[in-house]
Amino acid sequence: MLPMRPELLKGHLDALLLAVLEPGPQHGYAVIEALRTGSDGALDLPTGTVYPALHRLERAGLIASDWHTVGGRRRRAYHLTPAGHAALGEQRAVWDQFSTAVTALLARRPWPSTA
Amino acid sequence: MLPMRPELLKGHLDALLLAVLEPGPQHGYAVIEALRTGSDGALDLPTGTVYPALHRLERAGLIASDWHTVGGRRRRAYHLTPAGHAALGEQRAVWDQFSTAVTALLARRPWPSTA
DNA sequence: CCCTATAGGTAGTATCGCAAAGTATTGCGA
DNA sequence: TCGCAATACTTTGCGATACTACCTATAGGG
Repeated sequence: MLPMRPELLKGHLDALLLAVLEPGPQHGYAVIEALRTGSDGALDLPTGTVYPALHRLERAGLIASDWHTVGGRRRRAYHLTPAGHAALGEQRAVWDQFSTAVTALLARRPWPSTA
Repeated sequence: MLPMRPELLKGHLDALLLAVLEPGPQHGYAVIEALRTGSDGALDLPTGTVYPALHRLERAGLIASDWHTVGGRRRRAYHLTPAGHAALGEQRAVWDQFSTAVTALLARRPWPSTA
């Protein structure tokens, strides 16, 4: 599996984080694992990417957090706010449109096909 | 059609430009139109995005250009180099992997589905 | 004569994912 | 018991790059 160029994520990370949190509250570390396993290993994001992104989403009011202590370890569990649910819906639509457009353009092959 | 957030393109623009140039030489302005029409209007990129990107690709040796004059207007026609063809192949693979991963993660719905 | 479309260009800004480093705790193995 | 891995969170600073805004120039239609 080729290492994915970093910049590819730009602008799509928020949608992924919201999607991971949609089924229920998760703490940061678990989010990272969910992204890795849910993408078959393709998205193995460093903590320096995910934690600041979660802070950003919280500042934006799309997620909220509560501190817990489990087995002596402090955990911060994030969950979607109503605004976050709404944003996720929009982001899915945006992704559909974007990925459809890119896929269509990349699929264009030299042979004139139907011409 | 919602205006697409700028950062979404990050890292994917090069692949799109290479794909547009694959069938044959195009000048910058035509590339912009190809992106717009080929994406059903979803990708309407400003010249300040496309021209510098083309310069970048040329510096990187993935495309090359020749100047022409057509009807009194100076045009710079770009075409893929062998390295550009190879890069396009890799970029398509990267896009497939990336879009598959993102689509899978965004498709996850709360309902347990097969559980 | 101006305005639009065509065709190209640059400078500066802002965003944001990442690398790197740090703090703590638990628990395992040597 | 000492050290190390895994768990869990945080922050600073950097680099890459798409965009805004602006500029030049020609052809052609109103």
